[in-house]
Amino acid sequence: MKTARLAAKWRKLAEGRCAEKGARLTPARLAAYAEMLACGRPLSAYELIGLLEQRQERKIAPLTVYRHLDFLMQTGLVHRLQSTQTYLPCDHPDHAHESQFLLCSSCGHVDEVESRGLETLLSEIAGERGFRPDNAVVEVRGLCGDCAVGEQG
Amino acid sequence: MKTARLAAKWRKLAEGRCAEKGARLTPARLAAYAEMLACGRPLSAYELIGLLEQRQERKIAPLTVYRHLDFLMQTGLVHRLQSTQTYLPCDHPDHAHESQFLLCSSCGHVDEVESRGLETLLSEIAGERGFRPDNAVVEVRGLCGDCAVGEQG
DNA sequence: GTGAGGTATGTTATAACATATCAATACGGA
DNA sequence: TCCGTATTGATATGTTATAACATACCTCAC
Repeated sequence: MKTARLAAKWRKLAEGRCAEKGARLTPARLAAYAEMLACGRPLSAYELIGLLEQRQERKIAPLTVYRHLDFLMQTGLVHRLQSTQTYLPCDHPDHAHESQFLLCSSCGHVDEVESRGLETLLSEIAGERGFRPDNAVVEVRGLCGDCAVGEQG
Repeated sequence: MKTARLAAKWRKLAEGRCAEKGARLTPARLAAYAEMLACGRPLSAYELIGLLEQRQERKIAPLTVYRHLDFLMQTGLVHRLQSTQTYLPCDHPDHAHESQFLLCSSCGHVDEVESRGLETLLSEIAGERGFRPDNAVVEVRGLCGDCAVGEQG
């Protein structure tokens, strides 16, 4: 299978994460992951299908890619952005974690953040209302540093 | 037009919000809003279409309802839950605000929260990274107080 | 090495969510 | 009343995600 180049470091990390869980990082899964890393921005599932079809010169069914994405999310290698229905590789695949995201409206860049303080505050807010939190979606839209420069305000 | 009953209080609030912005709360928009309030849980756009069609005994095109939803969101009467692609009436339509949401995985209940502290912390986190936030999606999934009772843990 | 059982993939179809385009109609101010 | 704009309607299509079922492949016990 023709696959995007994937730096050895990332491959090792990915294999490590899968091994931990007894999950198999098959060529097809690896190909999807490599394509996402190579792309460098969040991709919709169908954009990913397009890229993979181009790379491999064959048709790929949506369900196939959705299964790969599910797998990669379960192993913690990929995140889903709920507010844009797109997927992007985790920035810190060396450990399990909850993430928060800063999405630039202008250039599309996404910054992945891990703030324990925020998670704590969310737990407190939930706790006050008798709510037992499981996981939190936190996605902030705005302008990244580069794009904010030169803007008014 | 046959419309779900809408308590006078809510209607007044809705009319007030629209008047502020010079926006017209037409019968069709009011009908959509009333249906959402009557329902008492988040609705998908197509569920809302179904309810309105049943109530009014005629076909309604998706686009029509999406336009109503857009209008109601712009006037601050309705929120969209990004993680479930559903819509629900604002709990505090008397003033403009950002909201955070606690979504119960078990019963589907949604609690709308306004935490200035959380917004401040998010701003700080963004600011540290040179990011200028515009708006934030915060949706916490877990168990509400009622559903947590009797669960293990 | 071979067969059973589980995991992964392929194929086709369809469900669910959302928008484009253009025509018709309603509303409010001059 | 007439005009311009906002709103609604009708039809088609685009985008995102899953269902249902068949096949391939891998592993391990025998």
